[in-house]
Amino acid sequence: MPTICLIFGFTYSSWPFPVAFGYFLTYFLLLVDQVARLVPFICSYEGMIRRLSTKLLSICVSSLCKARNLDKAEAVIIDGIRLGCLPDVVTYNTLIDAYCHLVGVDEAYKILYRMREAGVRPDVITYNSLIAGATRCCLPTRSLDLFEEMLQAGLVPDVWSYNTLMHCLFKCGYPEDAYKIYLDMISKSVSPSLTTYNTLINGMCKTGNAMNGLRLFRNLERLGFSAELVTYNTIINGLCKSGRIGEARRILKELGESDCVPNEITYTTVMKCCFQNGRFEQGFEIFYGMMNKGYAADVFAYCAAISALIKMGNLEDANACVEQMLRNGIGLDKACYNTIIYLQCKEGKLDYAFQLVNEMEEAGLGSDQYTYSILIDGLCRMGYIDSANKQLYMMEMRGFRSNLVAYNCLIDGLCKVGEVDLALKLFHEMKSKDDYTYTSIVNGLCKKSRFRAASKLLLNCLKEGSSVLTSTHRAVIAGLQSAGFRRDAKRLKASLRVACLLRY
DNA sequence: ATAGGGTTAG
Repeated sequence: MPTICLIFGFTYSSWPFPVAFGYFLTYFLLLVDQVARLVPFICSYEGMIRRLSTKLLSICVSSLCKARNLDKAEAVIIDGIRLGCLPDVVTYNTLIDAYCHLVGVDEAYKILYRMREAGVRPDVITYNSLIAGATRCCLPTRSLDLFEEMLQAGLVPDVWSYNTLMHCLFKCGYPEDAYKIYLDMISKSVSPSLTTYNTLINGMCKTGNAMNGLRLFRNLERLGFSAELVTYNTIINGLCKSGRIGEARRILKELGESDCVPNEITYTTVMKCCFQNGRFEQGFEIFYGMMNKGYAADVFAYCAAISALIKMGNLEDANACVEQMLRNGIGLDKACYNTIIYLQCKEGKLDYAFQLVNEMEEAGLGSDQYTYSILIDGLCRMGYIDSANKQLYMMEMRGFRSNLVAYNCLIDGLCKVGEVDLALKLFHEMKSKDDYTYTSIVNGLCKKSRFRAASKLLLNCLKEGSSVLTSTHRAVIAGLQSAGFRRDAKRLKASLRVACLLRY
């Protein structure tokens, strides 16, 4: 705090004392939760320059936003206007950004109207925050509209605007459009930054073009940049996720030889890569090695370790790991809650799982599609199909529409309790299907000795470019043979062989 | 104000 006061005093060196004093007072009042008193105080201070009161108003709004008290932040702005302490674009940008982070882009956009009413014109930062908000919710059309609106308002997008828009398009699965934004940026003579290239590398890797990501990484020097830690972490993760472990290992070695020092993100990335490839022991070596080197395991690292232990079936150690994490004072976030809920479901402690869901929502972390899928799977495993159905309905009500995983869990659950017809009904309602869907339904039909129906679905599956486990292939063929449909069995066998040839 | 790591199913 004294440092902040000093910096503040230095910045406004003509008014060091009143500014530092006012700043200190702001914080004092915030600390004793007397925020409402603040605005009249500022405004009654007759001699105080207008800029100072605006600055203090912004600080006040920023503190309230950090405390997630957005209603009060808005009320303070309104009070300020009434009392002659006027907000500026920074005040509104702070509020808009907080709305984007905590509520959503729609609510944030409404602030824009109130901002204009107050006579404050939005700037590039205002729109950049809104585009980032749309990106967080994966709303590509919204981002593009906001970008367009910014141009219409006569504002000139900067490198941040382009980077954010590109990120949005990649994240929502439109790499081609993201490339176009990059080209647009170049044609408008906006100089790309390293973040631009980090975003491009990440986007390429995540949209199935890891090799181009690697090529871009290799071209950085020629573009006038040198890779920094974020770049290394990005490309290592991208290569791991797309199965190019050898390349990833090479870059990791280069990182070791560079001036960059790996951080917890690097460790977590490599650890996760090991888990993904079934090398659990090696993954845990990295996990403990990281802690021995003095890095604190954070919520990401614990989350990866716990879910790996669950996958290994080692629920005892998973629980111990959860306890260790809580003992270390790690704050739980959404993904971490989901992991612990998953653990409870695996242990069959559904009551406790639902208790955790409540706890999570009370903490202001809404459940997401992962939460619902985990619960649906847990309920199905315990045979509570009706409750699982109810959760699926609730999930749809909450707007998580096409969640393949949740549907697949329910289909599998229905098949396991012998309700194949209900499973088929759900199956036909589904817009998209994948390998898991077909495997469950085909297995379910086999279990009911409906081999010809199973065979038909299996052929449909191949037609749509999906495939099922080889054990399922065998089950259908063996079933057809034992039921006397030898010709069907033969034909299916041939079709499967051709499908294999076409695929590889 | 933008970029990097963690969570679900056969």
